[in-house]
Amino acid sequence: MATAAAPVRGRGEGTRRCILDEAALAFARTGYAGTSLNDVIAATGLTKGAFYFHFPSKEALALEVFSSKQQEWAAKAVEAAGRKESALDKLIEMMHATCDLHETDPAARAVARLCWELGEDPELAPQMKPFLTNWFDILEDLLRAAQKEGDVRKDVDARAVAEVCVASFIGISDVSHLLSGNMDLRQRAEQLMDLILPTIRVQNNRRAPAPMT
Amino acid sequence: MATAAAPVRGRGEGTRRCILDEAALAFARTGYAGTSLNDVIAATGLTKGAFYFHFPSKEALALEVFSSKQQEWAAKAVEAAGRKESALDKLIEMMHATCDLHETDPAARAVARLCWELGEDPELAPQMKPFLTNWFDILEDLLRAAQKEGDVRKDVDARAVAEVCVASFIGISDVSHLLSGNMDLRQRAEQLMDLILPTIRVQNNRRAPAPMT
DNA sequence: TTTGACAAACCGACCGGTCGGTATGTAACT
DNA sequence: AGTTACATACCGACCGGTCGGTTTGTCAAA
Repeated sequence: MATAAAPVRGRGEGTRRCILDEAALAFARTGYAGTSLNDVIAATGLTKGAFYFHFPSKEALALEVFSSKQQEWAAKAVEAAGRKESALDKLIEMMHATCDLHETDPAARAVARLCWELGEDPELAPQMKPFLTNWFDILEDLLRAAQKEGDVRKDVDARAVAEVCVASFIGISDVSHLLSGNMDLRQRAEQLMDLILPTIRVQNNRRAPAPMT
Repeated sequence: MATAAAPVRGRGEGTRRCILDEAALAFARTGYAGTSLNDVIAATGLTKGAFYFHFPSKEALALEVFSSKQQEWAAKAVEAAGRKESALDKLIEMMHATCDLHETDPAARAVARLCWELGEDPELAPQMKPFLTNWFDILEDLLRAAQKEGDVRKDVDARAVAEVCVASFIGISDVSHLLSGNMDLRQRAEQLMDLILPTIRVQNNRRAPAPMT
């Protein structure tokens, strides 16, 4: 399926991206069910015929918005990680980059919204779950590396911490969006880290808290 | 609002609740925009005329589902808190009760979904935000009390911790729903607490902390 | 005890509009 | 000439919502 990655050096590739961008914005704002194709099409200034030339269905459009925005997000995170040396710093920098992304690009929210909404469909769920599990894996690897580097306590469950961090950040992002339009996302994210980091970090002066699991 | 507090005599009160229950389930499953009134009505076995006798619009229905489920949730939490003595234990118990609620009642998810979806509407947002801020207030009060009781360190920002806890739990609940249908909600919630509690708890207790059930 | 008036509760056909999707036409580039 | 990249016109299904009418329960007057 999926016309994705069509190598055709079509000249309509710009149009395609335009549709994708407008759709991402619309999905981010009103969700999948709440977004009408007509609105998306009108926003692009095109017509229905043009749309259905590039995408076979609304669902396919959503799926491609989802994966392309997801990639965009991951790319930004990886790039941010490259700016730091230690694994723990990489993790924190990735979180900051994600905050930047969500503050900058209102369409970034489309990923999460589509994930929840399409994930309700048993047939689409398998395609949504990797969005979470990939982040789990990335953070888990980073945490394990940080353990080897001596920044994170050896007795913490890297997988569990990774999953909690990802899930918590998503919740914080939702809350921040509703209450302030993502204005205070960074602050909330740092408050989260302030609560979690002391528990997992090896600290010279502070007492070691109870081990988990 | 209007017909809300109808006099007890109405024999159609059962019907009303039936509609409310089915609607809550539908909204929880497919969201506001994704739920058609026809589906809700069909699920109740009634007809459109009956529905519009009890509710003036789809929006009004959603609003009432939202507030009634929210109250239900809060009631369960307060009741759970009553089972414990210390403020910190109350907080933890409330979280457990919330986990129970979400594992037991698939319609509980309607609160959060409607909150995000209706909160997008600037006119409805003011009615959605209290769902979050009320929880913030409750946890903040509990944390301040726990500080006075000597269970929580005096130098933690009660408000910030309260907000992070609420937001994180919501995220965890979403993740758990997608990945396991809320099967692992308790576990994830406890992993979250295991990460946060050590940071805020006073550590002079020689006793093993963590009296989690 | 019956009856008749009235309202609460419910039915289901129907409305205009919008939905996602399709069929066909056509101008431009290769 | 043939493919690409659109526009135009149109479809049936379904949306939220309305409306005239029917049933059912309540209660007071006869």
